[in-house]
Amino acid sequence: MILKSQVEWALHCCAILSGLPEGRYLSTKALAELHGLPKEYLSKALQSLSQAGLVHTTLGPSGGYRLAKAANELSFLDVVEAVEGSGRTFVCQNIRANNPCRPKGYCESGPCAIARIMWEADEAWRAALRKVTFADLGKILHQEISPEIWSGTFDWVLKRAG
Amino acid sequence: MILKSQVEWALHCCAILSGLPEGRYLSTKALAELHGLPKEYLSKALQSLSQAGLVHTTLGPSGGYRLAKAANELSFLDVVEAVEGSGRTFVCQNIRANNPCRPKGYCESGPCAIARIMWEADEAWRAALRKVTFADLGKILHQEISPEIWSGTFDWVLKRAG
DNA sequence: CGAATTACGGATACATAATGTCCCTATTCG
DNA sequence: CGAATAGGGACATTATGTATCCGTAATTCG
Repeated sequence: MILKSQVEWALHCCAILSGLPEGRYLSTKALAELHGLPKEYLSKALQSLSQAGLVHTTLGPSGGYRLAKAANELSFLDVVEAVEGSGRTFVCQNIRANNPCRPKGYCESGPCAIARIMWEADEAWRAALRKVTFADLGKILHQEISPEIWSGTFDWVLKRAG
Repeated sequence: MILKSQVEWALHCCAILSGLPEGRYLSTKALAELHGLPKEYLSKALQSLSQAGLVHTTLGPSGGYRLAKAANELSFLDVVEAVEGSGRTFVCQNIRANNPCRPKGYCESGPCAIARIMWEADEAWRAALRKVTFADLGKILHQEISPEIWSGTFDWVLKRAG
């Protein structure tokens, strides 16, 4: 059970977008170049973000993406679910119903206990991702990235931001 | 990102095995029949449990599986990891290293902040599964399964347990 | 002892999903 | 108008999950 690499890409892209000045946009091409990713395929991940309403887009030259809301209101969970979907990691196929000891037509009282426990773990995972925003990430990155790379990347991005 | 159905199977099988009297064994055939699963394929899941040391096996007629430790010492996480592996759900491909603004040969100070956050969520998921044992599950099931099905299944299993 | 039954592991086939590429369209900027 | 962009559909490739089959060694029972 491994998350798609598009999730990683989307997170890194949002990290960059969260540092973009108000009203500026950054293109797929620039984001792909910055991360060494295939432009066409990265585009699919960005489209997922767009469809989820997490980013705003413009067309034409100088077009691209920006966050649709403030960085402190965009959580990791938002991005992960936009790309990966919001389904559960555990799907209950209700195999208890195959128990030959059951009376025919027996009706379940509710979801399987095993599934409920697995879903609680899923929810713990979601809760952990929900509480971290891209404002939080920005602070962490600002602390641990060397100042030259930080400002160098910032300039690189600004030069390409429409 | 969805867990293998083998995880569900293994959990249900351990639930049954945890109700087995001391020293008795239950075969793949019986477990498959009880859950309506393909015997040959379920066998792979049970082998994973065996390799992880979670169950004990015997060969020959009247052979099969039993738990290798007490139900209150076997956690959901044990079973999930035995089948699904203990790797993280988020794999960091370190795409930050592709940043063209970096000096050549630049050496990372540590794992990517994004990866660390994702791994913390993974750990929250694991922690939730680690704290639930099959003794806990047994109590829950005993409360919510109708007495006829409970004892009917118990008899069915005992009749086939070697 | 011999036959039946079992766990175990390897080989193989198939379906589904992830990954990646290509091309066309509508829109927007200069 | 021409260039650059997001968006989306079609397709190829690869990896993974699902499932089946068969051979081997060990064990039980008659």
